[in-house]
Amino acid sequence: MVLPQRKQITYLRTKMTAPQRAPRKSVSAKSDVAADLPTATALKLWVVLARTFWAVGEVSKADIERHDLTPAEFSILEVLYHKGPLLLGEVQKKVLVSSGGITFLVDRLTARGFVERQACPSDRRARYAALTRRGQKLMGEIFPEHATALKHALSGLGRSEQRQVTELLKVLGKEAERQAHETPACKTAAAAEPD
Amino acid sequence: MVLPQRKQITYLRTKMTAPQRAPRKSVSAKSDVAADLPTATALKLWVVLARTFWAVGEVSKADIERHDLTPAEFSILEVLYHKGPLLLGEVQKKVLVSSGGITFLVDRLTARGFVERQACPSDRRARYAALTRRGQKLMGEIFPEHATALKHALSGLGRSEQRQVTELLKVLGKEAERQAHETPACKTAAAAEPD
DNA sequence: ATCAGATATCTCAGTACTTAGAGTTATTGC
DNA sequence: GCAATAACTCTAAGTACTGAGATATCTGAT
Repeated sequence: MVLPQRKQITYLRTKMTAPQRAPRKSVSAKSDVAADLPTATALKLWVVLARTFWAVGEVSKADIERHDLTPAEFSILEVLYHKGPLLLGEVQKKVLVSSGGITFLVDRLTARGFVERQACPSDRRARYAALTRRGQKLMGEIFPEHATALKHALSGLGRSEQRQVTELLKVLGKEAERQAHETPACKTAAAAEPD
Repeated sequence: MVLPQRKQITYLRTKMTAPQRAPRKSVSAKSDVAADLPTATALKLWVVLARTFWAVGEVSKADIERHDLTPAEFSILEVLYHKGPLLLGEVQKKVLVSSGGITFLVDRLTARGFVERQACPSDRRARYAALTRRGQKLMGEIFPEHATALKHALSGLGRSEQRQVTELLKVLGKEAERQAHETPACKTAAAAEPD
C-alpha cells in the first residue's frame, strides 16, 4: 500500500468546527457543511481513518527503515515471500504502485540481490518476480519482527475489536474501491482478488 | 494527511497464507507468523486499513485534482478555511508534512494567490499562513463538493456504523501515535491537540 | 546582561516515486 | 492468416515532496 509515502497523501482535518479567528466572510450559512450531519459524520471518519493510517504507518516505517528498505520495497518482498513468484503485474496490483514504479522497485531489489526476474513460459511479454535465496533469508529474519511490531502498534484494541473494525473497514473499502474504478482517474492497479 | 502521496506508503498483504511455491527453508515452524493468531488478526487489520485508506484516498484525490491541487495543497487550504490563520508550525502538525514541505507548499499556494503569510507580532521567528480572499472564494466553491464526494465514497456504511468505526479507529490511532513518538524516527509533526 | 539551548522557518540537495508513451508479444475479429 | 486491438513491461522525464542543516529569534538560568 505504498501510498502516500509520502505521497500522497491525503488531507486531514481534526474538527468540524467553524473558523475561529477569521471573521466569517459572506459565505452563506447553508454552505457550511457542518450543518449537514451525514456529511459531517463522513468527514470525521475520513479524518480519523487518515490519521490512524498515518500513525500506524509511521511505526511500520520506522521498523522497515532499520533494514534500509522503503515501505514499497518491503511490501514487494513481503508479497513474494508469502505468495511465491508472481508476475510483475500481479505484484503491482497488490502493492498499489504504478507500472513504472514496479519496474523501478524490482530493479532496485534485484541490484541488491533480494529479487530476480524469471521468464514466463506461457507469455513472453510477462515476467515473474521471485525472491532469491538471499531475499528468502532476509524476510525470514525480518518479517517476524515486523509482524510483532505491528501487533504492538495495533494493541490499542483487543482481538475481537480488531476483527470488528476489520469487517467494517472491508465494507467501506469495497465501495470506495468500486467508485475509484469508475472515475476517469483510475490509473494504478485494479482491485486485487476479492479475497 | 499527506502521507504517503505518495510517500509513503506502506505495504499491503491480502492473506496470511504460507508461501505456496518456494519450498520451505529451514525456517523453524514457530517463526511462521500465521500460526500466531493475535498477530494474524493484527496483520489482517493493517492490510485492510491500508487498502481502505488507499481506496478512499483515490476517490478524494480524483476530486481534488479537478481543481489542479495536490492533496497536500488542498489539505492546507482546508485547514486554513476551517480554522482561520494559523502558524506554519501548526499547519504542519495538522497536515502531517515535513518542515521543508510546509514551506514549499505554502510558497506554491502563495504564488497562485490563494494564501499569504503574515507576521506574528509576538514572535518574530514565526509566521501565520492565511487564506486570501481568492483562497476563501475557492474553498467556498469546492469544499462543499468535495465533502459530498467523500460522503459518497464512504457510503458503504450507514451513519451509525460510521460513527462506530470512527470510535474504534480513534483508539487504535491514539496508541499508534503514542508509539510513533517514542521511536527515534520521529521527524515529522507531533500529535495535534487530542481533540 | 549574557549565553546555552530550544523553536520556527527556510534552503537545498536528494529521493521515491508518477505519468506518458514506446516496444514487444498475445489475442480477437474478420 | 492478417490486421487491429489489448496486455505486459520498460524508459525517460518530471514532480512532490523528505531530511539534514542553516539562520534567526526567543526563553530562562546564571
